[in-house]
Amino acid sequence: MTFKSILDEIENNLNKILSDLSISDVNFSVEPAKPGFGDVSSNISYLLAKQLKKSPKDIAEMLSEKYSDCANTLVLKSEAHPSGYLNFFANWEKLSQLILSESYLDTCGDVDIGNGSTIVVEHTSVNPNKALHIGHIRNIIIGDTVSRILQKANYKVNVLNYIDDSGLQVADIIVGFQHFKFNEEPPNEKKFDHYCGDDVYVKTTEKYEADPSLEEIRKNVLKELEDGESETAKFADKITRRVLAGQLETCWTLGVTYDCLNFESQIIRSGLWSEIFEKLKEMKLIEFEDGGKNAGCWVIRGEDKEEDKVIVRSNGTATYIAKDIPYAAWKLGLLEDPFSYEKYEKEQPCSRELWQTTLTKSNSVSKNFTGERVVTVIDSRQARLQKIITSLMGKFKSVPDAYNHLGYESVTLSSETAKTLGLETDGKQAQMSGRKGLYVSADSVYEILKEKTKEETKKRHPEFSESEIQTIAHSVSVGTLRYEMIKQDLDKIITFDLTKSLSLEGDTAPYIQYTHARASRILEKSKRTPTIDVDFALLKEKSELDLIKNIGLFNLQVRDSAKNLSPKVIARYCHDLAVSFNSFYEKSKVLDLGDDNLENSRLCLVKSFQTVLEKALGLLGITAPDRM
RNA sequence: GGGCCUAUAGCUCAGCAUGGAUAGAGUGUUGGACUUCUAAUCCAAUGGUCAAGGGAUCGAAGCCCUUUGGGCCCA
Repeated sequence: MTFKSILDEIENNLNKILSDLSISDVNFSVEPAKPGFGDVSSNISYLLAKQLKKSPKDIAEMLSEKYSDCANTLVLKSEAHPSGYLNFFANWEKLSQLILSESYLDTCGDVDIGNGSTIVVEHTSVNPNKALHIGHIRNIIIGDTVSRILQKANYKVNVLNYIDDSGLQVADIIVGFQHFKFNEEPPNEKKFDHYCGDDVYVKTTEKYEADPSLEEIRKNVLKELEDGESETAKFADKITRRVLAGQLETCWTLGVTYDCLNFESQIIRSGLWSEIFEKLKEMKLIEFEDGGKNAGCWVIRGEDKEEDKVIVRSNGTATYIAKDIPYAAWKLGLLEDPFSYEKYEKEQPCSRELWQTTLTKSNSVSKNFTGERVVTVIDSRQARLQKIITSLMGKFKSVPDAYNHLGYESVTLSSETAKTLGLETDGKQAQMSGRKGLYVSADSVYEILKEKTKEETKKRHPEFSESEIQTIAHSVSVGTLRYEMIKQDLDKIITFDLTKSLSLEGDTAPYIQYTHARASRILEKSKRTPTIDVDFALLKEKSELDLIKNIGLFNLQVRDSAKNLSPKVIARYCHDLAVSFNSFYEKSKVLDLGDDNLENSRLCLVKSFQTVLEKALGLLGITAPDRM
């Protein structure tokens, strides 16, 4: 147990006092105190004021007096603040020992929310017709970070990437290759995904605008794609898999890995739709429209004032939401699995096995990538659609909140960055557009960041080897990019500015990583192995206790983050931890103090910090360098 | 026409779920700290009608209602 121990102790004692007073059902808070108000605070007196007909201040004083009679191990004393708050001061010698010894364990920060159950996290899901851009990166990093956090919260996580290989966007590049005779090999060894997105896709869509009659060709290609046996579909399969390979390379560079790739084309051919269609009719979740503007269609009734949603058009074709329904049900394990699985042709980093769906049975095995719960990471522009899916799934599965849409706002380009791409916006931010070629690719941002961090590292450490600089630059650039994508709330638009994104100071990943390097350096120079067999009473400076407190909050932050599917919580925690370490670093020297006991105690603290920060950063997919 | 999100310091954002003390960071500007365990750092100063109005409450940045600005989705 960690800082939570003292919170629990106080809560138990307060409950005991309440029951002695024959008071029950008071939902009071017990939480880490704001600076200057002790270590733990409770609002209990405010909540009792009405019932006891006394002022919060009087109640706090009364409770504080009673509290001194309680059995205490971690609390030194309580104090009634004139405002009415009840504040507690910790017995730091004992609490430090508890927190620091816990932090040395592998299980540090673990919480049990998932109870070992399986959960599906689906993210990325980018059309395989282009390279990933900075907007996709937000999705990918949110998804990857949430997966890591859920795993820490004792879920068994299955990470899926849905490959939409049969939509309009894919049809467009196929038209480019087949009709406009784009070369299948990119010029100048350009990465294939970039070639398809920058050249084939953009130029093909430009031609649609010039010649609307091309719509017909596009429609035909789309139709041929749905028939798996057609030459067009086979060609498209070859092309999209090559684009996908390029996209995955980018993801892997950023430390993102998956368990399974699900191909839309196979979902369409699997027959899952007709199965779910029958079920929907049986359960009367969809209705056949006899008249009105949707005559002849199958629709889902809109709730309240919302419009009805057409599922099957009057000509018998399914709308695109019709693909999402069986897939969502499949993810929840509600349908018999029509897929077999084979290994993806390339190895993922970190030796995580990557599988892919297949409809051919030879050389394949059966697997289970479904979950009792599902988190689908898609930007909030699709909230309406996702709401329908969520509500439908709620009717299929009795578990509440089984299907979760994790939405987030989009990434736009600052007017300056848009300008460098040739778009004048009058100082306004600009929506990215793959179609118009208006985007900043993930690979280019990574490369630019890497060049910059290489330069910075060389400047500081001219003696480092090239490979060491490479490693550090990689770690810092990935960290920077990942941190920028999750440090703010999901419902805030990120305005991406290429110049500002290169900042490595202030509230950034390098700031946090730097504290880890500082800690590592102290440990290295000490030439000793820190132990937890030290005198904790020697750690009594404010900066030391603040640091210990923050270390002890790790599992509470993981719990908060996992419960709310909020990756930002861990990002902020890492930052807070780093700030308190820097403050400690400034005020308390560790080495060459001429006092072995004090040195050992502080080394123990430094080691504890280093371990916990590395774990916390790990949840963000950010590595912690020993030098930078 | 209907729906979703958003508004807090010059700028970018925490805090809001679960109301309570002195509304916090970063950045910017100004000044200070490297013969010291790494200055990608630290310290200080500066900076707020918490969009506006109303309501419930002993108490609102937070809850309820209305209005306005910005973004997005559906039709």
